Amino acid sequence: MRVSKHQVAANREAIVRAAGRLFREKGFDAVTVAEVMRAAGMTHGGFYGYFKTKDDLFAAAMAQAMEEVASEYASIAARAERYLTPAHRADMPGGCPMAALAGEMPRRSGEARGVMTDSLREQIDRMTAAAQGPDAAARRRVAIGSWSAMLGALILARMSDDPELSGEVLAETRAWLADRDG
Amino acid sequence: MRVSKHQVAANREAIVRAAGRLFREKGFDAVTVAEVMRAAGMTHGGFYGYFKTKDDLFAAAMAQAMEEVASEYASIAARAERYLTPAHRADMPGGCPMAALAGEMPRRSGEARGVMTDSLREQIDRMTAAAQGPDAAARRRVAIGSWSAMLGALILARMSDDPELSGEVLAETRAWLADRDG
DNA sequence: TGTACATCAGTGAACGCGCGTTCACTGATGTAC
DNA sequence: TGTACATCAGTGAACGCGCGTTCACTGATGTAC
Repeated sequence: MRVSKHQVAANREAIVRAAGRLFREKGFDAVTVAEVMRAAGMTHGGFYGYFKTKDDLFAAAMAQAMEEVASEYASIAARAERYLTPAHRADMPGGCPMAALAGEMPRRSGEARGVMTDSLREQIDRMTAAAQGPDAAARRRVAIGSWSAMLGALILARMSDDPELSGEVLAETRAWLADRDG
Repeated sequence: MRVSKHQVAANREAIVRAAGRLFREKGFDAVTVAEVMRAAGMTHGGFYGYFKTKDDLFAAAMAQAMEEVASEYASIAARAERYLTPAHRADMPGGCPMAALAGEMPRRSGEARGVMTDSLREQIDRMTAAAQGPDAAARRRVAIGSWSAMLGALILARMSDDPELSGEVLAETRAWLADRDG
């Protein structure tokens, strides 16, 4: 049955949002088109009216998800304070898409990888603006190193099946970054 | 046809090594049992004489691969000097298994995750020994932060489809760590 | 504003494919004498 | 040391399953008059 234009727009957004959460939670391969459509309240057949392929959906979902989690902060330490938390570690579906999926990108060619690369550029620019340092190059260096450390720490904390070690990685990286953000 | 005991041992090692390289290159889901066995010089049916499941193989391959890449170094800066290079970025199949697969671990329960957690503990201990700092706790903090930064930077450098940005992430994180390793 | 019809979003069965795993078989190895 | 037979590592066909994608159909929406 045909559906109103307003409903079409709402359905498209529901698909992209559901996909964004599922991909972050399970990775590209483990998510099925049928599962995404079910989560969006439809059946799988309708999918190809919205996207050409599952890869297409992935790119759209990554763009939406990166926008969704963008945030403001005044310093590197403040950013780390919110990024490196047990709450963020536990929230794969709603957390940072780059931490959840950067590892899959080298194996996914095309549009999604370009989306993530653009996001990385934006992250670095934003953190450079919040960084301390004698000149622009020094601030950019701090931003790149700090962002690498945050992303790496979150990935390692999620990888570890020992809660104590996992918590230590988050807390110590947070403290280490704060030490250097004087 | 039956095969000598020596050949059995050699075949097992060939399977584990081939799997270690393929998993690092393509991730768990994208590697097939048949592909691993072909790379090891056999047909797929024989696989289940060596391993109970594909997951079992994954755990064995991770343990072997982590051992294979373990190395000695005198300082954090020296470690970063060898870890954050274009050559390492290009060598997914032979490079650091944690950088290649940490992102998949939260979705893989069981043995492989335990293997990787043990490896993380070892990495931190080894880097703590090479770190500078007034006391043990400070050196451990440096080790955790530095290892997070190295792993994160390599993952981001591989994610980026812009060679210039990718190279900058490697070089600047390396320099940033060296700055702090005085 | 009301009616008649063309459009097209969503449904669900179906297709082709490749996967992990099983299994009957083969023939070289290892062992008992 | 040589022979006869039991063992078992590897083969390749087959199984069951779930995936991405296609397609004929349906019926509500949008439009022309």
